[in-house]
Amino acid sequence: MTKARITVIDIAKAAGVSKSTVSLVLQGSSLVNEGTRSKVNAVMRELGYVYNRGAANLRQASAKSRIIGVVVNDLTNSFFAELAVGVDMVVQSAGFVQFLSNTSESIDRQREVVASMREHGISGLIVSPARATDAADFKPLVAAGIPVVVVVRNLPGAKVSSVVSDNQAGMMSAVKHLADLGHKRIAFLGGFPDTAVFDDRLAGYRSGMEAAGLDYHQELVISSAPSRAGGVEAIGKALVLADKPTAAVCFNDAVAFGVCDGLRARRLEPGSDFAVVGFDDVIEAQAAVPALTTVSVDPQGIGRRGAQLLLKQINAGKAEAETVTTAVRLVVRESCGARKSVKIETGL
Amino acid sequence: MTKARITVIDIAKAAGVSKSTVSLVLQGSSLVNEGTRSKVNAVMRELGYVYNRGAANLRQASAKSRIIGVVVNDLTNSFFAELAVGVDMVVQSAGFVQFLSNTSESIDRQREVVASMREHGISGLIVSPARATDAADFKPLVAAGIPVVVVVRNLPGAKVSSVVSDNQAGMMSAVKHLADLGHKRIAFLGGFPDTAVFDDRLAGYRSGMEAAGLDYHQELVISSAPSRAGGVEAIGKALVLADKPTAAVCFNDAVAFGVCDGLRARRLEPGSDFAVVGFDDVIEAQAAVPALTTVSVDPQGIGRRGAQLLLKQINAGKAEAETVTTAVRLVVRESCGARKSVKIETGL
DNA sequence: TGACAGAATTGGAACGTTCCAAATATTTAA
DNA sequence: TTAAATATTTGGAACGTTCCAATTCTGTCA
Repeated sequence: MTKARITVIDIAKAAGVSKSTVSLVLQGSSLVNEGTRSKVNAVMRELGYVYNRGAANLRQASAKSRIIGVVVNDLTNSFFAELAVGVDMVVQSAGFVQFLSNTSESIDRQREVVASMREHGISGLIVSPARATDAADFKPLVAAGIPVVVVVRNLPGAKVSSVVSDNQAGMMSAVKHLADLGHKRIAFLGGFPDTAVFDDRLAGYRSGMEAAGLDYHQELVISSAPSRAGGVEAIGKALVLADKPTAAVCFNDAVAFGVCDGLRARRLEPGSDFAVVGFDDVIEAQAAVPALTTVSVDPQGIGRRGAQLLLKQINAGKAEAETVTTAVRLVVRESCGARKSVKIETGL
Repeated sequence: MTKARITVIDIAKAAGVSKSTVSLVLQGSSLVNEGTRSKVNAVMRELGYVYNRGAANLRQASAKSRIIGVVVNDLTNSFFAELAVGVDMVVQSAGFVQFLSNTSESIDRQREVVASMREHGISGLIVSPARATDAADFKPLVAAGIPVVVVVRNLPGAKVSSVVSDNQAGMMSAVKHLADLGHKRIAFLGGFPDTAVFDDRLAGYRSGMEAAGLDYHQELVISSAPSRAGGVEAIGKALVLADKPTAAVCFNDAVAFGVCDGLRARRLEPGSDFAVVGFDDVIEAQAAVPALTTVSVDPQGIGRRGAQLLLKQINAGKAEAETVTTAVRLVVRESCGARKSVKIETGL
């Protein structure tokens, strides 16, 4: 319909002021007279003016673009969807807008999207790095003064801020719970040993065993893909051991589901015949049968926390690398054998 | 570290050419000599040049910003997360980047984020509109030549393109399936009557009943919130009818789960005592007990389709409003009583 | 009345790119 | 060898904003 774009010059002309004044109004400056301000605003509304942030960014520092980039490795996983929602909440109410991209664990894709975001002048970046991401990958960003916050998986060696859940404490409480139920041989199943998260959770497992006065046996730690299939595989290996475990803490919920599948395939009922504890508390954990006992990590909270941290750094202008670990809590359901009642949860 | 930003002028200087030439290289123009091109590229790499899209957009039409906006009403719902992933896939491989925002069904928030996206110069918008969105809300966008594609929920009256699933056919097949199993009194439960999706699904229900030679009874259509709680409420009303239904098609899976809850609370087992069919095939549908028979809609496909349609319009420069409905298929599981075997699904 | 302070406004020069028309280099054809 | 044709390169003028320094208005006070 309307041919040309309406610019601040058009507004200035129509309102009978200079473009500088219009700009001042746009920025909410206190220098401009109240009467002028309202007239300009009226004209803007009337003409349907839309602010051109691109042009503004050209003059201002990129810190003012009010775009923050978010890259996650798997948005189909509700864990990350929740995380993105958390980020969106705080980012949105601070008047920022988020670029959201999905890497599907592809490190190349990650590089691409980060480069693309940079071209668009993001003010900051929140990233859950794809596996095997090089700590140096974000060097150029921080060198250019763009704050980076790593979430969920930390990147040892990179001097960027991070928000991770307390993997160690979570695993410890899971082990303690199983030990309290009388289990002596508790396995640690699933996960790739080349990730920081794995290390943390494993460390928690070891401390938990020690705290409970149980021996640590190398053969009870069985790594595998952190997926449902990986869980099936891991429990398979665990059950051919000479001295079989009677319970397992799993790298994450997906593995735990796989472990349950594997148990059933061998006519063992998860919960009564073998105790299983997951990690993450994904949305399906509650509805599964048996409902999964797991360590709840509140991804939305991580997202919010990460966004807050990032905004703080953007506003501060300088980015001190800072690490925050968010609390987790064990949610006892049925798969550990502690409760057998099936209660119907209604409502949302 | 590096003080100033590297611009095409710096590159030009260092490569001994003019900025115009550098610009040509940037755009991959065939006008520039091969030798020059590679030298310029080398210098760019060496100096760590990053393209400033904002500046470029200032000169070019906004259609070239290569940003597409995506707004969904509930990203926590895996349905929409999948949808976003579908969009991201095609958008990313076309060299675009996506703004993703969540409205939580708030119409104000939706207005805000759309305005914000517009200020950032998006080339197009994909939106799953919040409930009660006014068809006129996107008028300014299309007037400004920005293509808009509405997904999942259509917006009757708005002259924009849309990608919706074939709600009517899906509901028809659900009803047919129940009728084939011998059910005569089939209820339609849940959903708000003020939405286009509700109308479509209800229409499908009526046609399905008619096609099966069954009478349509007003009292068997019970609307409620499209949530689990709404499902509990709806089945409650259905079971106090003088002539009770023996089966129900539900507005969506959430309602269906609620219906199952409500049945159990009355000591009725979904599947054997009362047949329940959902709609959407959310991720939990498969893992639930009993596994939910439902109409599968492939949200990722809708996302992909919507993105393709949008890109087509962006490239064409002109946006013909076009409606595409994507196929759905009935997935028979256990909640309809057709199968009773519990099979263990392993792997992914 | 004039001088002065403060409030409000304003014209240009940036910002980093693309585009245009024009200039220059290189080939080809005669 | 030169004109014409083709291939390559190039200065400026945009684009829509913000910022700076400077200007014009208001009063106020002596």
